[in-house]
Amino acid sequence: MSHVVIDNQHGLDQQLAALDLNSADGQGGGTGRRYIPPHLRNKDASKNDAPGWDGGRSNGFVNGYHDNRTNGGFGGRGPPRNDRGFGTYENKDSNWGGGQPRDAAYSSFGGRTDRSKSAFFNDRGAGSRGRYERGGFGGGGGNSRWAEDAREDDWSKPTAPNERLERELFAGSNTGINFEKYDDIPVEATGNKCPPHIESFHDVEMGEIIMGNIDLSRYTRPTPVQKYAIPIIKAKRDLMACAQTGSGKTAAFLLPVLSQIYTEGPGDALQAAKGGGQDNGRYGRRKQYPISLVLAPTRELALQIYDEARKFAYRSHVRPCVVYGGADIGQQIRELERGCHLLVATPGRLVDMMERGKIGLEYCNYLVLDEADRMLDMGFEPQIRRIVEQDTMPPKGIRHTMMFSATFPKEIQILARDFLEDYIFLAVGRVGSTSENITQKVVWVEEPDKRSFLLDLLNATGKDSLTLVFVETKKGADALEDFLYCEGYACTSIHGDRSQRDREEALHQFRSGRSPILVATAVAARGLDISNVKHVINFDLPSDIEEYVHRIGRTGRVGNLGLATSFFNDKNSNITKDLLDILGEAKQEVPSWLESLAYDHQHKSSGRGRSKRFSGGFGARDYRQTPGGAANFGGSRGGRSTGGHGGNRGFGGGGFGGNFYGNDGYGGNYSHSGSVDWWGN
DNA sequence: AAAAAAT
Repeated sequence: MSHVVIDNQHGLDQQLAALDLNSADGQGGGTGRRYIPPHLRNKDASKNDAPGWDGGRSNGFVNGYHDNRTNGGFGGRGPPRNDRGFGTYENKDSNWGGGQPRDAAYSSFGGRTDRSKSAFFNDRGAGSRGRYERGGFGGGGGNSRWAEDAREDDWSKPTAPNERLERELFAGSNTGINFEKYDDIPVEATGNKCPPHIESFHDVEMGEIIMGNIDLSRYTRPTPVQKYAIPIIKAKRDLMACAQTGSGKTAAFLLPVLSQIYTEGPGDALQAAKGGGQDNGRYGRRKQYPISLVLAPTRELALQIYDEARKFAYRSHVRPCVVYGGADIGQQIRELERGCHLLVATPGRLVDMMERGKIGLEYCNYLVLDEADRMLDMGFEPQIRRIVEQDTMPPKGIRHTMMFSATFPKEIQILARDFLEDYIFLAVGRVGSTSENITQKVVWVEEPDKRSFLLDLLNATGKDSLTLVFVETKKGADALEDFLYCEGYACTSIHGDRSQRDREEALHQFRSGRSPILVATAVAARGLDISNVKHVINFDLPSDIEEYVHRIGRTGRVGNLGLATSFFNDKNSNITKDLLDILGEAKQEVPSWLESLAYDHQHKSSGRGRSKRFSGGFGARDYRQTPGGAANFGGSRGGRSTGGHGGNRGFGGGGFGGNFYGNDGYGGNYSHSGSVDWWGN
């Protein structure tokens, strides 16, 4: 984090080059900084004149950070990044992902440099069938299928390769997590006749297409959640999995679901889609009948799942689509009309599509609810029930349903009871906090000092590092972005008041390193997989520890080291104890002031935070205090015996013995968060 | 005293 001098030398050239560009577009490379509204920014990505080198801040910030003020420059974030020192990986081939940094870790990954070929595709498709087909792999990764359906009914055979598409799909961000680090994440499976877990992708038959794409994705071995979920889904069992994003759960359901679609073919959905006498919707256009539906809470997450789906649908007959709000619906409809077998959607837009007669769920045999708890938190339950229960979707027991959720509160238990049939329950240990990849720091910073502190942190951060700064409010995000921008940092922001286009652009700018600082609200906390985030800064701490865990989980991914710094002051007393627990679990250094604060907080009679929580039901935080209950399940990993009970396990019909809470390995992670409402709404 | 999501 402090290799500065030489890099800066290099950065300076780029800075100068960037300044030229700057003056060309009239935005001024000098000291005069004109205000440019957020949506017009980062077109040039190079506001690096005198970035915060004022040297005037000396807050005595130590805490393990180097005071590298000379590294103030986020110099030259111009597009072609070839200044990254990423180990053996050299971004020589510009086709490989527009400056997407590759982690050095890749090179240790079996030394596979020829990434564009898969041992699993023998490519006879191209040879024996000729090249007549699928000349135009559409942008959606799909095939122009309609002409070939008649003769192409074997969905288990790979279609012809397409080098350009292959590069596009597999060169970009890496979401594969294949690291031994994750092996000690505990997984517990419960339910009737649970299929045994696998240790390798080869332990279960997923077919040539899937194996080829696993190979192209450079997944070497399954993550813990994949080891368990894949055989369960392959065995056509319904699944309720408590797992955080970052555990590899997207692939955990996409791989087996797609594999089965390839094996079984389109079935009746094909005829329906061709309009075989079916209702074609009130607009008369071709209605689509997806075989699989994935629901996700946020637009960005939906997009991300879609991108994964495109990878695993490569060289198959399956055409993935995505629909979400905030984007042009006409274009989404046109995409749908080109064929849609796997649909990723946010609930509102999907309902809209259904009401327009664009989507029929009659043949939807696979239903996935991702981040189910979050969807309920966001008030999507009516839409979800509308989609699943009040339309044409096959009933439970016929369709195959998988639910994923970070927590397992009562509302989710009820949803599971209503949507799932004889399901397997999977509890996967928390990734973020148990990961010792992430160094967690908590520093006391008074509100007015936060900005200056932030600049110190940014200045101490390597210039190739991506830094994600979380704030609590949308207004706060705008204000902080403006501030950083005026201080000369290349930054952008993402929050719910920005247009969808801007959100996606911001994410892109950040991912690509053009804007190495992203100021974000909770919208970016969960699910987003941005590789190479080196530093997460909680400029404002959240009031909810789950949110904290999600946020810091944005760094330290794919086996990299990450740093999470949180600004703490009086306003954050509500999170004191939980934060302390998390730090303890992850074997992090705990500041003594935090410890004594937690002690004070707990021993204050009728502490207000506590009573509030109790009024909200059993909270995640309360599992140690709540009385009575079922026995713990499994062993306590950390050896700490809490003996607590999270309560609210009363989901009907499940009857799994044991308690998923109050166990160190699961640290109350699955317990009912009680929808504690700090805002009094 | 909040964020997110269909228009």
